[in-house]
Amino acid sequence: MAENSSAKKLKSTLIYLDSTKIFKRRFLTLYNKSKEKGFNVVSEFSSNVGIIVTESSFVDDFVALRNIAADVSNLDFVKTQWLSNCLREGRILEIAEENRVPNKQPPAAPSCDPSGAFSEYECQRRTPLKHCNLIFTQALRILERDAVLKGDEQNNSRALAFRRGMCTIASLENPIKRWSDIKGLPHIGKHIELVVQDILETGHSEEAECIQSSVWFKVVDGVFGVGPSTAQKWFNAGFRNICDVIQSSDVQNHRDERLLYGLAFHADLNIPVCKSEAVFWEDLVKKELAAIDPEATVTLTGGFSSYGGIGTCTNIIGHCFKLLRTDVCVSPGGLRAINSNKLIILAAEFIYCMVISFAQCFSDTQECYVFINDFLSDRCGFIQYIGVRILFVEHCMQAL
DNA sequence: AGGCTTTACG
DNA sequence: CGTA
DNA sequence: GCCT
Repeated sequence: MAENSSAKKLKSTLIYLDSTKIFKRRFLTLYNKSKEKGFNVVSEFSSNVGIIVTESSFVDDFVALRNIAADVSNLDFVKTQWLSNCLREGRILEIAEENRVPNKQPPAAPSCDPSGAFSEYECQRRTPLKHCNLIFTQALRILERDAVLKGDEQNNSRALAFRRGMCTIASLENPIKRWSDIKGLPHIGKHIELVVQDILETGHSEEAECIQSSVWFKVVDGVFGVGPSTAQKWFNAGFRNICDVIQSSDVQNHRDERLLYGLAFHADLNIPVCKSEAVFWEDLVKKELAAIDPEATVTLTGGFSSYGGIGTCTNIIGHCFKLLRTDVCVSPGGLRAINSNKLIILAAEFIYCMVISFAQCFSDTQECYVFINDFLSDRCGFIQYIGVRILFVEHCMQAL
């Protein structure tokens, strides 16, 4: 009974749909459909409003953004999700806790010690993408990569040690000025001392440069699809550069799809992605998904969203109607091409959930190739082939 | 001397 | 085997 | 390679 009366009360409450932080088209859809259903919805805020539907993540944000002076503490702040649900059900639903918008951003987790001290737990250290000791970590990265590609257990563990050492250095708040700055810190040992001292004295690491200029490293490093095994094979075959590999008739090189792409796009793949490029893809995906489903949301994830830096890959997660979920990962390369519309629409029309894992732009041909993983799975682990994939692999093949 | 992320996927 |  |  109590539920009934509260439902009734809810039904008569004036609903304000906040138009900030929401796509125009989505707003209009929500608003118009709500009107059609006879919901008590308005697009202007007033003191009569009882429920506020907003895309703001926190009530605080909403208040700050709209510069609202009125006391807002008695109003129900709910996510647009709630209104969507109501529309789908054709009636005003009870407001579940999960529909509510939190009041304010929770205080930052007591994560890293601001003093920069090392805690017992390494997960409590800061782990910035951009830090002030790149000169050291970049050198160590080469030693690490070299060890990885060597491949045996010993070297694998060595690589791990280098990795850990790099993490320690990356967590520092100040540039290393002298050896004593890091002496004794976790995972900083003799070999890393050698490298760091070398850089401190000469400005570069002899060992790193030696590795980097070695024929072996130049051939196998930075090729998508090449790991320890392939690296060894190529080394034994005596390749001296990527062109040798590409021109070789070794069938092995032309079997593994990844290697195929890695060779074909070698140059482009080694250009870092910048923020504007990531945003370009984000916008593209937004546009495409909005055309399918105005309710769709698109989120740029990873380093770009948090640090605004550069990276190797752009990951975008899109949520559509029903179970549709779209992960898009865009690889490095130019960003002038706009040919992927069909792809995204095509895929999205056929399936509920997809993973687009890889895309490539060619700045010179003004064309864009997008690779879709050849599996789809929703949260239940349902697996099914996408017809679209073949299409695009063929598309890609023609380009090779 | 002995150990070193984890895991799903093609 | 290689990627993420 | 670095830690225990």
